Amino acid sequence: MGFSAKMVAKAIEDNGEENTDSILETLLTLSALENSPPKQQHVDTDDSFSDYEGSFLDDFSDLDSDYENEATAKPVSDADNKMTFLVDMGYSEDEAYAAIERCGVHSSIAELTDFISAAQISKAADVLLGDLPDRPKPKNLNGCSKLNKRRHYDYDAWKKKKPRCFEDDEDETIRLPNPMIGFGVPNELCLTVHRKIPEAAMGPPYFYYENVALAPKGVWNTISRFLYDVEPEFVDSKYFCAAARKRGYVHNLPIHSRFPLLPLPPHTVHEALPLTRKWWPSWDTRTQLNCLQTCIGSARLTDRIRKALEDYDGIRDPPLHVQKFVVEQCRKWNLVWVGKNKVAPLEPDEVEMLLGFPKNHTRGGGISRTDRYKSLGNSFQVDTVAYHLSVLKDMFPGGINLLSLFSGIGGAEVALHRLGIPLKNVVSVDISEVNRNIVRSWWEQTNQKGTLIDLADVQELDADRLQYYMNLFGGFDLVVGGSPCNNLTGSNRYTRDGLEGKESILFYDYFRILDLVKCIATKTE
DNA sequence: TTCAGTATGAAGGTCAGA
DNA sequence: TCTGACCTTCATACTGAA
Repeated sequence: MGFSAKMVAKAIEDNGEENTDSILETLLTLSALENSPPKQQHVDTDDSFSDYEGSFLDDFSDLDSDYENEATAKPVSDADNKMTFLVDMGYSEDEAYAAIERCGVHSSIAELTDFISAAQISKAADVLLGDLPDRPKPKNLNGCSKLNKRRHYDYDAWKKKKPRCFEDDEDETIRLPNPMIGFGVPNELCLTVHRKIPEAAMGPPYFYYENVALAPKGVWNTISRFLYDVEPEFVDSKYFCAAARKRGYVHNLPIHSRFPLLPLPPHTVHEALPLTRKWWPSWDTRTQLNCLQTCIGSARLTDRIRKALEDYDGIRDPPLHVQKFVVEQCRKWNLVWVGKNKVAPLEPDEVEMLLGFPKNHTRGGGISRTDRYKSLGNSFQVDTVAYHLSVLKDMFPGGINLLSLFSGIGGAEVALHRLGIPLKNVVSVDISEVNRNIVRSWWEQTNQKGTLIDLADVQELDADRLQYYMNLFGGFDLVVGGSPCNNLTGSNRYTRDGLEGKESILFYDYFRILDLVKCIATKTE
């Protein structure tokens, strides 16, 4: 492919012989740099590349001594370097500037290019939907609607705002609140919250995005920036049920006049699982469970715990080191006491109950026990989501048109149904056939009067298809989605790669689709 | 080949004490 | 304010039985 021997040697040294993908990526990047015009090459060689945290540029910041020498001669900012690099990749200066402004100067090149791609896709839809003549167009881009100010916030806002001069945004990292009660939860004292939603975020449609709160650093900054600078609301579902579930929600819903689902679910393990009370030792001080995940504790583990306790049967309490071991494992795997010296993982129907789903919601129809745990572990906590969505009840007394992305086992649908909000038309998208079957089955069992359309892949939802559904239904009132967290959650020991991870990168499809819906809605106003 | 069961840390937060 | 101990986490890869 025309790479120099030095370049190949450097790439192998940096990535190892086995990692062919990384080697190829490094070679392509190096090649792009080498083929840059002289002016840009000069800028690119600045050693401030080494400051690109998370950027693949790190890998070759010390590539060539010439680069290092030049670095001292001409100090250039990170932002300038990234601008130049993006321009070298073929993007316009406007696009590069907007991406850096919106994503932050410390965003990786991958994040910046994702942003630009998403914006380009959204602009392409404009072309399909009809261009309007009187709006200044960013260089190298096709038409952008002047009418559609909100939709093009990402490109327009940076022109209006006072330039931030690419200041260091390290201090702007979103912090998780303590207590994690968002803009308020039932029965918890909370100062009156006022929030101003950015103009670009205002509906229609309303949107509601969810993901794990404890994501790698910077992820929520990126999510918030893409979703029109709306401040995330971090809520732990332990304020709604007997199990913790720390999640971030970005939405443009009103936050006053919320109300909880009734009856209120039990808040402690003993209330939720009364049969465990009899066997629960005093030295296990848990009153609530940790996050309900996709895997459960093994039979071998519960057997080890039983044997460890049986060794001290004649004694009132086991020694402290045994207590510590047992409680540690119980916390880790959410084990509950089901007999003398006997702990066990939760049954799937118990998980359904804790998450606010109807009993047997995930049972039957060829679904294995393992799949039930997986689907449930990936779902919403219905009471929490319903509390946020409750403000829609008075707004849509005649029913709601819902676009549900990454809908899983239908947490949003169940929440709206339990709130008594009729589901007029629902387009539900989920890659898992198992999950689609669960939602379809629930839809039929609950005698829904509306229309359910289920799709497999969010990437199939293009402008044409969205336009078709919106014409058919008269638009969507609400766009809900919790994109995959696989690459964000701390439970993932192997591929916790952040928003650029194989699955979690689908967040950008949520943004793309939401932006398209806003665009089409504005056009048809 | 499929599928259920099992073993496998690290990142990033909280919190008490100096 | 800093430090260090402690706690929690929408999971993935491997193994063996069917």
